[in-house]
Amino acid sequence: MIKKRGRPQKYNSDEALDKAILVFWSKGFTATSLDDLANAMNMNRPSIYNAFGDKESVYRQAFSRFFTQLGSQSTLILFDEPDIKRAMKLFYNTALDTYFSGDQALGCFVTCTATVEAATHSEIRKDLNVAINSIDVVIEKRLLRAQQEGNWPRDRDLKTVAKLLHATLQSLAVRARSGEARGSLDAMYTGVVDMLC
Amino acid sequence: MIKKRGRPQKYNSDEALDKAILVFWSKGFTATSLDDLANAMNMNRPSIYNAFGDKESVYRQAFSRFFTQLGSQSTLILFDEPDIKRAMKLFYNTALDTYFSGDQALGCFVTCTATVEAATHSEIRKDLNVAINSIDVVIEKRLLRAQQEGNWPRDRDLKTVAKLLHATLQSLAVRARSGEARGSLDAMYTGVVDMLC
DNA sequence: ATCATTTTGTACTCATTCGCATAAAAATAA
DNA sequence: TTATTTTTATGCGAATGAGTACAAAATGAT
Repeated sequence: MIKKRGRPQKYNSDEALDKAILVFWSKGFTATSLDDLANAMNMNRPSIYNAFGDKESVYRQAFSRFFTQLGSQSTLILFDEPDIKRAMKLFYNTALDTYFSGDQALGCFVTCTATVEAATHSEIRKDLNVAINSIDVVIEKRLLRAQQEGNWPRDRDLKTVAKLLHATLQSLAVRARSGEARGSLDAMYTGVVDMLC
Repeated sequence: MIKKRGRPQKYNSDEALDKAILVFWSKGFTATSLDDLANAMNMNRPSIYNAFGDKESVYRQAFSRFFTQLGSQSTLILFDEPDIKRAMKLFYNTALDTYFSGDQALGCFVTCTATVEAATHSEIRKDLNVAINSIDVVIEKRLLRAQQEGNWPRDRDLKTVAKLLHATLQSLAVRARSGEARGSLDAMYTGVVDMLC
């Protein structure tokens, strides 16, 4: 890789985006100003525009990065563990680790910050819709595998269970941000998995 | 009732609050300006302050009014219908009627607009937490009644099912706002109720 | 050493924001 | 009619918002 010609970049793109995630995650899209972002990302506003485009574009890239990171991590866990009950519990536990990762529980970036904007920002609405569908699909695939491996009660409709398991994840996201204690949420997903899987 | 002395109020408090609900519901708390509210409520800013306090106070009153209206309506429906399966389906259908009531589906005011703000506005976080708990309780009570009336499979943990049914409601709220079609959501709650109740 | 290139950083514009101060308007009471 | 009360309506002020223009800085190429 050849070195670029001009003045070197002060920032690292991925690190800067990670910082942007933190700000948007806490304040939401609208309440986050470009000054907030510039401070957190250690960039000035023109550099942000140059690197990531306007505010909505920064947000959507933050969204995408968050979703890819948590999503790939969760999918791995889901498919690594052969027992379906244990896999689902690990899946929720990993998500909750993220939802409770900071000083304050912020829940899920996607569910808790994109949903408001969905009504007025059509691109964000599409991103949200795609994200939701992809989680439906991942869970369904995992249940299908369990079924094929004989690790599944055959009288239970797979698609409906997948929706329920996804709904549980969404509920955990909202409840975490609403101030509900981690222990309460651990109890919730444990009960759900024991009943449904 | 004695007539008040000074210049008569131009607005009706409840009607004005209903208009405020519509604006907050669509744009969310932060993106809604006092000018937006003033236009929608047909009041000027000083009158809004006089009647409802600052922006956060207007929002919380709108939140409370929305929740009371949809909540009391839903509770009635839930307890009027004796069959638990039919009651739950009517419950979801009523909620979806509200979620899809405007030109564009906005989902649930509470779930879709309060959740973001919960991280930075502690009063809104408390309001959200109280609302969530109260829905847990209502559903649980309805299931308890079904159980007492012998309309419930005794081997199914009541509290967990209540959480699942609530999670389904929250999921419908988010999915509606994300652009998912009404028919898809009708199918979702139908499958859920048939499986769980 | 000078030029070309790229990024940084300051400063600017224009619009919008919230909250309030103050005057005008519309009603009742005397 | 005049005074009192209550609300409406206009407009101000200080702050903050997004986005951009332009100069300074820092590098590689010649």
